[in-house]
Amino acid sequence: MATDQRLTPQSKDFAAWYTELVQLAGLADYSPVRGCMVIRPYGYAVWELMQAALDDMFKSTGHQNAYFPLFLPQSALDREAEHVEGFAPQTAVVTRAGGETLEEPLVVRPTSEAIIWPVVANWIQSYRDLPILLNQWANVVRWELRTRPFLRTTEFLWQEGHTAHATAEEAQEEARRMLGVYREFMEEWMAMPVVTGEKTPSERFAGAERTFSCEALMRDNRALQAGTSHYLGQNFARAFEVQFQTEAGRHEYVWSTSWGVSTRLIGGLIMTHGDDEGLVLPPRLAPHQVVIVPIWKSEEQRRTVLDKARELRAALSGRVRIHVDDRENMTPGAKFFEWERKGVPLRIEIGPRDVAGSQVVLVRRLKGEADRKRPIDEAEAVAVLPELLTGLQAEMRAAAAARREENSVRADSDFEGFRSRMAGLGGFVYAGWCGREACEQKVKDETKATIRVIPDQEFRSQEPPERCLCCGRAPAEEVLWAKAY
RNA sequence: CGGGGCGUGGCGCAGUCCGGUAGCGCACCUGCUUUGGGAGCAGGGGGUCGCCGGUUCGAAUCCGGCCGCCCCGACCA
Repeated sequence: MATDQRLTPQSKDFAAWYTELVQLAGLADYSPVRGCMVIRPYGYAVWELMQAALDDMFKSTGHQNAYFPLFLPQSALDREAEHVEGFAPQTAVVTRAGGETLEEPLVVRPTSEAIIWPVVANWIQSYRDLPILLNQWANVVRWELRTRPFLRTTEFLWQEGHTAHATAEEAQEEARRMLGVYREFMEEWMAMPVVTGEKTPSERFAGAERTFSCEALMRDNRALQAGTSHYLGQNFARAFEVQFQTEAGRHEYVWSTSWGVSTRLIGGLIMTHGDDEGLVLPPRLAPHQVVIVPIWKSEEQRRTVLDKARELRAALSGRVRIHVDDRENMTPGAKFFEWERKGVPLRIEIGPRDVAGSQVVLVRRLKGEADRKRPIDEAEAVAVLPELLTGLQAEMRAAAAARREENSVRADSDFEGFRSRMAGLGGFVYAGWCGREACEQKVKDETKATIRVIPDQEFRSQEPPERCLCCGRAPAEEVLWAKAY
């Protein structure tokens, strides 16, 4: 519905801008349950587009969807020591059901390893049954102290991939492959560039041997962990007795992986591209890529203009997601503002003058071009619209990448410089790290910045850093520091 | 759990200091006029003032207790 409420500018209060935008763009709403949000139809439409794209990618890498229960027996969760320890503080537990106290409490899944592996163990006898490549789309619950729509909620939607392999090498490759899939999705679909790499031991998933991550930089210069992929080694296989017989006839535990992205991606999308007018959606994830706003005065004009609008929609449907906003009793101006707030990439205005001249007025949502609004021949519009959208997608991606680079520093900078940067501007800082947890912790305590990732080769500096940012010793690694969500 | 703020029609708020039976803007409904950047006029509907208790002839307002939400910190995708 139309509203004249203005957004707090990003520069004034980014957090306020974000929460207001989520509401005003109709993406989500608060709910009667603390920490749990309602995803509204427009927000859910974005999620469905994300799901469709990711699901295709999972299928084409050989994965199959399945569904495992919401409840985990407490005893199952308890079987992998680090895993329980990691999740215990965040679990919701059902102790009563059917009017009686349960003999064994049921944990609402914070992630599904503990119910998948005991079951899948029965599906695996020999190496011929491997690899097992599963994915599930599900909701999970992690009790959070502080929540924000999409970024951190008590219940959230995600996909979790779970795979089992006959060798460690193959499992590691799988974890890496899926990280690559995430990266491709984030860059190609979300137009959100990411730095990939490995997490330090302190930031690892509970129970994992190695955790890989995609890290994106938001417009307020804070990092967002957008997706993670874990090499679990044989930890879960041992805990849940997932064994197979090798070609040579021996029994071995499988090597497994898990990987996930969540509705948090929508938060990333908002904070990567949104501006003071509202949401800005990349065409590939826009529920409406083009909205036609008809303009009329008389009843006769209304008919002509609407006919033209529907004709145009018909000419483009199948190639472009296009919507005709034929609501009465709402002025064109109000519609312009509403669709801009909702981030629709392109708008077409059709009035009596346009119909007479066989033209339409084309307006792009993205700022930064002098002729943001221009008349275009009707037939030409039909021809060029799809490629215009492709162009916008590329433009958004390039702009986001440029912004990230402008806010990335590569320097063996001194700790004081780093401290003041993190207190002010923020952004990504590539610097040396000696590899000791004490240094990682000290920097975190003093600056709130954390090691987001040990970047993959392609992101590393040409000149490797010479000293640890914190203690000045010879660095073991170059790492990416930032304040994170 | 610590610090700060706030609970009054769907949303945003005023009224609270100084008690007298609830008001404004937006949204909503009806009608007419409008429509190329957030329409105008007229009429209309909608609120146990977060909850419980106390003081009082009388409480949104004063007192006591409780609950909830938001923001900032410690845990996390």
